[in-house]
Amino acid sequence: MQGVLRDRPFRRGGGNGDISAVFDAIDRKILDVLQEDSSLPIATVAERVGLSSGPCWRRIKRLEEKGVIKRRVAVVDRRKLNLATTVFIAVKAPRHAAEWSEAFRRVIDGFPEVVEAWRLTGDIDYLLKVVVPDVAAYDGFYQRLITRLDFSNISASIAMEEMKFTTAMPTTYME
Amino acid sequence: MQGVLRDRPFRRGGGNGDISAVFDAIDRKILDVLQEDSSLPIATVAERVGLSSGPCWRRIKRLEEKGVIKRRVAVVDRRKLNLATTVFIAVKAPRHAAEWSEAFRRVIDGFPEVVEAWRLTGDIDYLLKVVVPDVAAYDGFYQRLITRLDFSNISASIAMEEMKFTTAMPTTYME
DNA sequence: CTTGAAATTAGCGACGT
DNA sequence: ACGTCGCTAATTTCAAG
Repeated sequence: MQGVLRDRPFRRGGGNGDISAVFDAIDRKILDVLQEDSSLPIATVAERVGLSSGPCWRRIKRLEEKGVIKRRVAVVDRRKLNLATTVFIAVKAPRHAAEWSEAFRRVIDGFPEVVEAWRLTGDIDYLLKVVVPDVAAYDGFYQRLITRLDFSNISASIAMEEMKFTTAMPTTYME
Repeated sequence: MQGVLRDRPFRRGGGNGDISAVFDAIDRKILDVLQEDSSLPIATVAERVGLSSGPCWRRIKRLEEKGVIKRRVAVVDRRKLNLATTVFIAVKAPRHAAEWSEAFRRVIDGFPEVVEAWRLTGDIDYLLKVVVPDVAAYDGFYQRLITRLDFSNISASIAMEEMKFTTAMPTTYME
């Protein structure tokens, strides 16, 4: 007898290239907790998900082995690192050739200020997220960027306010 | 005598509302390591930055106390959580009133699919980053969103490829 | 799954340089 | 400031129910 709610398990895999594995509501809760704070001792995690340490530890290990948990990282305060300014950059490629795309990838990999880069559908080709101290530093970054590669168009939007930001992915769609 | 390179320290604070604090090249290196992998034992971190465990531990503690390190989190594999699709949504507000903005904030806080929300300069007012299983699920999200609030315009771009993604902020601008 | 306990390892603090 | 040493506390593994 135990008060833990249990709903039907979720089997991933088949068409998506994922290893077949079953995760239930407890696994989801573990992920919720660990995505908020991975420094908690296992006993605390276990308590929060309604388990004792042993099985909880085993589940966490399994989530790591299956690659569901990829890594543990420290999250820093951007402002304290002198990175108060976030800029989103819409990029249009001068030509749609694999050669340009690969060069682009190499260039952005070389810039630690570029924390994200996405290839998108629609009228813009790529979206970059860039962190810099201020607008002056952004201009410096921009100058260095256009020196290293040619672009058809670049338009920047400065972030005025971070209304929401989380590294935690929802676990609601596992089922 | 020890082989650790040492350059001049960096003092933050003054105009920016930050607590005055000095960080040097070793602190930066600690942050670089911990932003990549915070599960490393302190002895390993110490070795990588050219320090022994004691002082290294002290520096990490100080970085946490100063709020430079905000938290430790687990990073999960989006695809393994059935979140293969990332969508960027450009939002135009129907009116520029604090009341709408606050309602907007409350609404997006209630959606775990919205992992980021930024208020921007330029022709679009807000940019959302949303993670969902697929385009069908995005449409479901979209329907629920427009039920909860009125918008002047919403245009979505689906991410076709994640070219770069990192939670690690550059430490190069601390000095 | 549980509890409990043993072995190992990491975290932490005091003191000396 | 760093380094060493030793105590404390946590993690990890295993056994039995």
